[in-house]
Amino acid sequence: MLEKSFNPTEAEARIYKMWEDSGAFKPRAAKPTDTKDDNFSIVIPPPNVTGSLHMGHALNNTIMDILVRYNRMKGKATLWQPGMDHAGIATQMVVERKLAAEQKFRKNMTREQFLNHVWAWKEESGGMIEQQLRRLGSSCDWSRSKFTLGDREGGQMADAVTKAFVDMYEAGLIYRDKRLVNWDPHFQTAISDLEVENIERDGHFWHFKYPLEGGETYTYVEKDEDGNVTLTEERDYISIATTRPETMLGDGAVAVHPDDERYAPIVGKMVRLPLADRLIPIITDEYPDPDFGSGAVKITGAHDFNDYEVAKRNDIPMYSLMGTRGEMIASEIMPEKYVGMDRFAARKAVVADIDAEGLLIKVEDKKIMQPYGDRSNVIIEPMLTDQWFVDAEKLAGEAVAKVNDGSTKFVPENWKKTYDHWMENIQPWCISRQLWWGHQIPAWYDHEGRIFVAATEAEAIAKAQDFYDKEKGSDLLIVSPKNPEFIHLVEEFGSPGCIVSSNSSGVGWLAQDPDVLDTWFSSGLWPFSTLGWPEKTEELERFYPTSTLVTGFDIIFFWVARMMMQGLQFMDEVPFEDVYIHALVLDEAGKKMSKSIGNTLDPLDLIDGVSIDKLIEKRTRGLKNPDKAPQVAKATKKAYPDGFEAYGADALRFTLASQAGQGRNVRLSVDRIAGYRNFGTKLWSAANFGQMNGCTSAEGFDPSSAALPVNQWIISETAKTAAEITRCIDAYRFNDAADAVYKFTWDTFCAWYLELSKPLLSGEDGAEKEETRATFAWVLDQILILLHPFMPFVTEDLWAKVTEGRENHLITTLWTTYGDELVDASAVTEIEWLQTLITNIRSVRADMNIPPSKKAPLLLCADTLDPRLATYAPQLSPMARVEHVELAAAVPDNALQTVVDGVQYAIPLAGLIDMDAERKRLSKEIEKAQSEIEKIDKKLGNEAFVAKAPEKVVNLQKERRAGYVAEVETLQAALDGLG
RNA sequence: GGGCGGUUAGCUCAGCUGGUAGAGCAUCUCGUUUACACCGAGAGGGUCAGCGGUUCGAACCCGUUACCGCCCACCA
Repeated sequence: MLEKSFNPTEAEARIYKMWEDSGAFKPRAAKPTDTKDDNFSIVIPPPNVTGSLHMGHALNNTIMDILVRYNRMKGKATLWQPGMDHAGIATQMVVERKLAAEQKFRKNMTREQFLNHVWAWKEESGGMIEQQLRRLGSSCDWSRSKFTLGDREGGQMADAVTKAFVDMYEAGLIYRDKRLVNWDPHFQTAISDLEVENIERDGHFWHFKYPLEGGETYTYVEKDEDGNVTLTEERDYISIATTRPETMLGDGAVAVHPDDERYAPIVGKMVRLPLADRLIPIITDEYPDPDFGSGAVKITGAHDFNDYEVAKRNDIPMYSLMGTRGEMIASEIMPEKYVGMDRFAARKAVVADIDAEGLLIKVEDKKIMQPYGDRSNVIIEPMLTDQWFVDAEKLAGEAVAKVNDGSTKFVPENWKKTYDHWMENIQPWCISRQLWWGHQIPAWYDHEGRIFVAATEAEAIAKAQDFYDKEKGSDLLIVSPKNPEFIHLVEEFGSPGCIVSSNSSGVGWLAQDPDVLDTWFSSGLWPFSTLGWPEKTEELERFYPTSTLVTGFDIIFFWVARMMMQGLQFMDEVPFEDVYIHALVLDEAGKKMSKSIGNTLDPLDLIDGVSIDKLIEKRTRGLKNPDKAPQVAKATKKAYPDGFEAYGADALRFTLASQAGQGRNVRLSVDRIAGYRNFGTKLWSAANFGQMNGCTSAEGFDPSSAALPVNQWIISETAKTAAEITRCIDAYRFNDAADAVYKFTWDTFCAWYLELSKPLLSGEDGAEKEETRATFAWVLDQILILLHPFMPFVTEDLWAKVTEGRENHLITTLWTTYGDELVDASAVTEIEWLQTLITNIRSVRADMNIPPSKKAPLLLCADTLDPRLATYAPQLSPMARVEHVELAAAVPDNALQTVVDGVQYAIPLAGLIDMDAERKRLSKEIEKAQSEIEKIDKKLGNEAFVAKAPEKVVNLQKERRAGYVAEVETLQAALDGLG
């Protein structure tokens, strides 16, 4: 006898520890016979080291674990490679915030001191998420866990990044350039295009006059579409419009379209830039749209991406106006009064000052798209700076080709389009970040600004030394300013970067680039760096390319695309065969979950349970707008009045799998989680029934040897279901697989087989009982196997409890491979007939409100007694409340009637039947059948249908018709019999 | 402005290559038959967003309209 039900809280920890201790998560040893197909590998999308488990992780990891457990059970050498991402900006932000609370600030620390703090933080509180992933049951090989940044001393993961950078630099795929980049004034670093979110906000459109120099005037003529003059005016200015007035201080020109007749008279003339009091030219360029605004555009090359291109094309000077925090900085073109102002304060001041000069024409309200930093949430500033770039265009070609030729397949495949489109329009990838937490760029600058890219400082020094010795014929000594041996020289010559003539003997400096690499640069190496690259390890040989990448569509560009490019670059092979793109998990109202909105669900709350008060407290804590707290509390209480029970990891996983259709998103249903928790209990209870009836082992049982149709039938159904589940998982149709195992377990096994087996199990001892016991145990084993990838805990627990003394754990038990050879068609037909009979009897009884306690005989209206009725009398009795079965020449009065396979049955229930109701019921049944017949007749009467539809379809319709006709006949006879 | 996806039962969603519209939850009726009330038996409930087309046959394919959602984009 088992405990009353599965106790997830107790069992999950115990079972997980057992798995981990047993080494089941590690790939099995290689066999000499192994081919590539015998290896299965997945790399985890590395969660941020600062992260904590959210629903997206839960879905992502559930799917991966299903695949991993399934393939492991298929006997493949299976590796699920875990690890974490150092998450440059996010982590630096977390640690700075923590330090600030202790009145410690990064700006007062050396780089090394700060990094010590971050590493200490990482050791102490980073990586909580790995523990949380264990709670889901994730069967990663934790002993191989990797960190994108490596360790404090560097190590292989860091070496991989360095090598990648150096190799790409030497191949001309990485370069340093002064370009306009997206600058985050909050974090004071460059960021990539992808880290910028464009959001529409209310803004303004200011129209200014830029006066023509030297008192020039011109006749400004405006025409409508038909060429009629609508306005003629003598002007001494050109009208420009801007959404960002402060940038006018850095204007280098005003551009108009070459075909714009309005401005033709003044092209080439100069305007005097207000406030700045500089002269700038009016130029022509294809960029301005004559139909938008005034048709004239101010060109600020250093602060706008379009203007930058125009300025480059036309050789217009670009003036940088701002410092790293977005503050106006002193320069030869910056009027004194604005120096030090924040960019938004400067905007106000500029508008006011222009207005004061009488040059403000008007201000319009306008919706404008504004770029925001996805982490900082401040407005991004285009800034002209020196940065490192990957020439992504050169890498994109092959990455696209490999998807086109099927080397890597997207599932669902429509994501290929998204991938292609981005790849085909790819921009240079800015990979340098002005942060401290990350891989410091392996590039060194000498005192004359030369760049030496090398894996180590020693190599860089050697390269530089070589350069001076050979190329310049100088005996200059190159040193690192960090080298204690040369500290006195540092002091003597000043700071690194000081100029020392290379013609004279002396000391030259080499200082490493202080910037770090974009975190995604290292994430892009993940599928091979985690396997030991650049070393040629056994794991790399066995598990690259990885089998499947499982991830959300939100990081196709960030991550999938980069892995494709870098994988092909360094391994000459795609990083993964399949890319399974799953949905986003949405909240109960269909919104994206977000802490700042307060609509998140914590997977651990669903596993462990949580009170409504605690849930509200958690949801309101992270709110961006704390005033919304009462609203969030109300909505939460409405959605989940009682909080959550402890549903356990299995229920959560099963729900996620069953909702992981290949659509766009998953709206998490807590009702379904409860439903699938119930499912676990149902299975548990069925196993308990087996225990009580001696169904304790299927050892030595050969399912093809079963002789009883009931057993042959359930074995057939098991084989069919196993094949179906296998097919579904292979096709990444997790929801269908989950459905199939659910239906089989609940409906087929528990609702039918278990009931049908009862008379056999409680009957006399003998061959039949033994066969049924073994069959029951065998089917239950198959269920545990098939369900294990979805519900690993309860199945593993039952595996041990159902049959004592098993040698294997379920996690490493071989997957079911039974198929059609176990399907016994005649047994299936027989039991399906029995099911229909039972269902029909139940249905008519329920319709007539016959109490279940009232048993009644079943009369067969035929000439001979169907022997099957005798065979299944023990089942018919409890399941259909049949007292006994007998032959009847005619239907007696006061009897219910039903038809199965065209055969009429009657259930005499004198005194219990409302004859009018029974008449109505029969009429309704007849009507139903007749309407079906009509539909079919319409089809069969259609010559085109008979001529063109496949024979199979036509025959099916004919068969159906015959069935209905027979039914109508018998029902009609029954109705007539009632008088 | 471009691209992608959605619209199916009261709710949340399935429906793989066109061939009798499905599930869970909710609702209603009945039920303490020794696995399970986190249960059992039964029932009701859908013009598959609208329109047009292809086809013997359309929820499914094509076109179009409407609404909803997401992604990308340089209109100052």
